[in-house]
Amino acid sequence: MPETAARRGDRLAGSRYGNRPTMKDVAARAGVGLKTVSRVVNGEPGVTADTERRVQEAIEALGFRRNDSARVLRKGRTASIGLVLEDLADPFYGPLSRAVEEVARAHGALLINGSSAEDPDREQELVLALCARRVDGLVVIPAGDDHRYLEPELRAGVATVFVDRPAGRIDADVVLSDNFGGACDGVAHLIAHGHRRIGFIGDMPRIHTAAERLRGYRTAMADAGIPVADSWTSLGVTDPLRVRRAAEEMLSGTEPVTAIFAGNNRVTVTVVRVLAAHSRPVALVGFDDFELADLLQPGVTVVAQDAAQLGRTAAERLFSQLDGALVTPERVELPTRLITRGSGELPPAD
Amino acid sequence: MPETAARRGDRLAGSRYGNRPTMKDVAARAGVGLKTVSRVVNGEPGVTADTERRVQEAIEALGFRRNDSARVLRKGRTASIGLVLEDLADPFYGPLSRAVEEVARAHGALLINGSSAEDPDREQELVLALCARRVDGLVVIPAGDDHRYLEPELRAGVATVFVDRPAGRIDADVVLSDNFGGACDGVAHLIAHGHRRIGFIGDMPRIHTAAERLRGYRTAMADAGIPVADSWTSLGVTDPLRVRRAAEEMLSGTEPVTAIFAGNNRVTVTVVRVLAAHSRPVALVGFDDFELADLLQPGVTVVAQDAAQLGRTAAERLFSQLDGALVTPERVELPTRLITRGSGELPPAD
DNA sequence: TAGAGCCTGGACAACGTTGTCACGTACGAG
DNA sequence: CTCGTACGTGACAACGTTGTCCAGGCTCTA
Repeated sequence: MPETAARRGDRLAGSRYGNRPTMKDVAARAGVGLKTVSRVVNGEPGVTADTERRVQEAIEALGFRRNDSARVLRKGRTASIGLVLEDLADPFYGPLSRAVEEVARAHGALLINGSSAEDPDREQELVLALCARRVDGLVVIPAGDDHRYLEPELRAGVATVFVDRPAGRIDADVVLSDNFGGACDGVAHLIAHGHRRIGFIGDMPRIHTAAERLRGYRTAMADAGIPVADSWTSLGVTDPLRVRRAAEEMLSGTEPVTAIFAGNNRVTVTVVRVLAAHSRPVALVGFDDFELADLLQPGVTVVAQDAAQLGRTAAERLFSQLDGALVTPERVELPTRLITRGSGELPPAD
Repeated sequence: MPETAARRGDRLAGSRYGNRPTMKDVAARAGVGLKTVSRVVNGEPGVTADTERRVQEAIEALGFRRNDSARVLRKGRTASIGLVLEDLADPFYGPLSRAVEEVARAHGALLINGSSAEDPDREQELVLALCARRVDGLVVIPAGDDHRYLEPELRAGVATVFVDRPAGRIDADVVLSDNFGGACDGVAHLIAHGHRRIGFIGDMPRIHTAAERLRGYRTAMADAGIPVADSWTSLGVTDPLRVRRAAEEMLSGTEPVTAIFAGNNRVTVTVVRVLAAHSRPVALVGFDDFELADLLQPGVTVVAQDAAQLGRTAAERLFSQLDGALVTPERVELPTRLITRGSGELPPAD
């Protein structure tokens, strides 16, 4: 005898009060066939009003809820998409995630999301777990730089869009901000206000956005004919303590910087703290906008990118893929916007 | 002939390159039985090294990925939990969600989350969708005040914990902040600094947290023997425009308030903006901490609650339920902390 | 009133996986 | 040499749903 009733009870010992009712149970209670219940649950035609009522009553009485796992198994689509990002607690990703969710909702899909914590292994683990759950599509903010592990998934038809940073070693849709252009603009803005000794504090250059912003900084400096001293750039620095130390170093010594370009919102916030305690006024432009930037003294000038718009665009491309509307992977780049609030317009305090 | 191969092709026309390999395909390629593949995939014992290697090669070659829908159907557990909150873009919920995710991850579970947008219908829709997907457990920040629709789920053994606000009309675990006590402390702090005309701006009292904070405000005022004028409290106000108007009203007239207690972080931020443009100094204490509160002029005194700790506590209770460790629903209340930074210590400018 | 056509409802297979059981082979003990 | 045992392996049913097909009853028309 395969899998006796007793055994089945054992297997479900974890449940508090036994098993959930199935369509079969509903059918028995309503005195109809299994398929009729299915029809009622799915609003399919071909059921008389009276039968439908009886089925509805049985559903109500038993507290029946369709098992979507079985449904997915049968239908092949899960009506859910996955979002892998770096850290949901980061104020940059909250709105992005929410925007993706809204688009998903409009398409009747749920969103499963996971934080990679900037760890490539964890990213892969998450992505593959999502694929095992057969999400219809993936929105990925990559932590790693090699995504060949996704090839079988892409072949199998999992729609995929990368956001904020491009995919590594595979050809896939990607939605980016104009990190290079934005950084150029921000640094050029400082130069236009008379600064020549400008510091840059950013993340590890292996992260695409960080590398692009650094390139923007270097290009703007080169375009203005300003040689960049080694001591002016500080890379791979994100935790507040090290950012603080890096900023303090740039601000001391024989050739102190008169302005700082901060590579992302977390860096900016820490630099603001350092500058607040600093004697001389130092100009500051940050990449990424943040709440209350306008209320600080002085207001913080930033290169703003629209996180929600990034998410929305990516999600919309995802569903276009699922509708079969897109064939060739594309790279979409969204513009950034320089918002002047005071800190970037301070003159050099030489 | 039921469901011909041709039909099957039709059904999958949406996929880009056809179907995914199954264990059967892997078995055929490796020249072993289906169950042997299952054993390898799940790391079960009873497979020789040589067989295992052949299976692994076939898996690699075909890009096989286990279909968790089928697995769930068979095993009854999904290793995923659902989180329903108000708005992921709100800086209060980001860290909370992340904390829940971390606990889930430690238990090998994925997190599916959805935003209710403070709409009870949408909350129910989300919760039921999650139940249909057979999540093992639910963490809910309720928008509605009647959760009897969850009764069948609870009976069926879906672990459930409510956070931030209690469940309505059902008996369930709940993890809260001490909203009443925190508000009391905050208002008492203002009173201790000499204020008597203190305004309160908060959310709709149908939201539990808002009601509790209002109660705290009233209690603190009553304890100090201060009668509260109607014009000092403004409820159901969250969007910046109306908060602004409410604040401006309190600050004008014959009996203007000399201090404001703000009912949540969004209100606080808007009030800060209003006060920045105001001629007279006005004291402010806000409920909820927020980034950069210390850098404003003056720093903003707040009643801080630990969102991450709320999420962590709730998630841990959830997994305790799943382990069968908990039987009786409980109410856990986490303390709040008054953080003085200047704005709450301003004397009344009478 | 008989036949055609429609409408309703049910039987059955299939989705991809895992639990159970049984078979066969190799090996050690008696 | 034979029996028992242990182990590796595979056949098969079952999870709960949906798609297909067929049967039976009804209505409508000639």
